[in-house]
Amino acid sequence: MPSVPPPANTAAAAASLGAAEASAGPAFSPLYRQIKALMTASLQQGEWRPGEAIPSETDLAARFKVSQGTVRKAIDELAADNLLVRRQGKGTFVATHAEEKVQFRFLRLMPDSGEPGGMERRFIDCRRQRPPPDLARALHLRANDSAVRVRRVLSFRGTPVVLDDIWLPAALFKGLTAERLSDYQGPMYGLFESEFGVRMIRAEEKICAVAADAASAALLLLPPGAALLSVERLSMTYGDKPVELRRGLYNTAAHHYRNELN
Amino acid sequence: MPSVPPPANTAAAAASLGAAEASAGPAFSPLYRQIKALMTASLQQGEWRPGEAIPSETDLAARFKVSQGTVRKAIDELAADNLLVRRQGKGTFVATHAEEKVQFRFLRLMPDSGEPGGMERRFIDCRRQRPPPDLARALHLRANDSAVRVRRVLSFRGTPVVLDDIWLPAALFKGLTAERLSDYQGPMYGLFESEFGVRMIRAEEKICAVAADAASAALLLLPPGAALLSVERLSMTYGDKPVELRRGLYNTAAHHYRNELN
DNA sequence: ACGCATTTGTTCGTATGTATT
DNA sequence: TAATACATACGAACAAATGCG
Repeated sequence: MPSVPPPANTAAAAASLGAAEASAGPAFSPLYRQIKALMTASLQQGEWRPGEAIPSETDLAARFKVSQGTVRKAIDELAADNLLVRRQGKGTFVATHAEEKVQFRFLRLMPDSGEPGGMERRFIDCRRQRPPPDLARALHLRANDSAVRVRRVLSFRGTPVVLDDIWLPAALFKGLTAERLSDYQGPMYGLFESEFGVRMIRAEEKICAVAADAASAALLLLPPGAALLSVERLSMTYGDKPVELRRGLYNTAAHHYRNELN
Repeated sequence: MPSVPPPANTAAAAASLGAAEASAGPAFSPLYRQIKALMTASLQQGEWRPGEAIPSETDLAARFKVSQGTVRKAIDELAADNLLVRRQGKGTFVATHAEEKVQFRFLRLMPDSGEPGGMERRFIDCRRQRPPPDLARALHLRANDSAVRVRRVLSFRGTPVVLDDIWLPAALFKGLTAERLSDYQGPMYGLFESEFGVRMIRAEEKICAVAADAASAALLLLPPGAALLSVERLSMTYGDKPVELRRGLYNTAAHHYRNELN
């Protein structure tokens, strides 16, 4: 009978690490979740950049002094959170908004018939501006912080469909100009990610039906009072820190907002 | 050197089961996914009923002749799909729409301020009716199949907010009456599940902004032409079979449709 | 074209921890 | 307290996909 190998040693490590439960903390965190937190920190600090491959599971296991299976479970959750993308035989990669597939995650407006297809962008303006109090609060800005306001129209085959009014903390987006926005090909979040190091992780949307005011109606080539979809989006980066507040007005005459309930 | 124990035997089982790849099938399915399919069948056939506990992981492993870890991975995915709910120390249970927490999954309308709170229901009518061609097609109904049409108003503190127009395949909902709907306390999907054995698994929604027509405006106590949110929902049961088409008109003056983008 | 190394994916087994009854 | 069930953690082996020489 082969001598049974001694029991795993890492239970002790889990206990000691998990023992940061003294005060009113989250009590206890399993080892794989602690590894997940360490890896999230590496992502946040830019040790692993969008699009790049992270170290292999074996390497990470050695680095963190845990088994490969524990690293695997941490990566599983990060992949479920859309922070990482696994590719069999190639490695695990940091998710990026520059990819084709990822765009549908934040782009929910679909034509009633036909393929999603890209829309033409036209930037109306992009300027530094003091945000109204409610916006400042939503973005966790302090009294004197200013914001960058971007307004744009998206058109589908020549017809304007979306009017976006986007507010960003100026401190994070220094040097953002209409020209830079126009020059960049690809999704805006790709630009934010590569040029400003701000990665959108998650967002919450509040959707209402509203009547178009005169200004919006003019930009969307609609009669004033037309029914529009109002989509207010608060986007968060690592640590659930809000970094974008966007108010979109959608003409849903030939498009709809698509949602999946699971 | 201890003699290494022989390799696991179940790889062979996986290969033989997975060998159902002869024709143009999905080629290959890992063992845990085959187990998942078997378990889904047990759910669909009613062997395990909503709210009940399924057998323990150990029992299932014995039943399917696989390791406990493989069963666990199958359950993990079924739990991620919201078909099962795990409860440590108690067991794994079949998800049910009768539970408190589950309701928020299909109920996305929130008051702009205050708690979600329940709304009062009033059923306008419930009758057997021939569906228009487009509805029939969406519900996969044949030429002569009829449908049950339910219309209702949901009110929040006395103010009507939602006007629902719901179409169901008559064959699946024999004996559904306005009285039965009124008598049942709790969510409608709970009634469908317990009384008709139809469990909603997943849904797709298309959201638009529309102007209220005269009839809808009257029921929602609004002026004609008011902007309303139109939410068209197609709900699916096991096997992605469509079993409900619902058109809702929401007054978003004091409410909004909430969505999370992950 | 073939094989090899690397990396993730699957499966098993075992031991131990935590929660519930 | 004991029994049961899910949760965590380790290790080992093989499969499948990829890329390189």
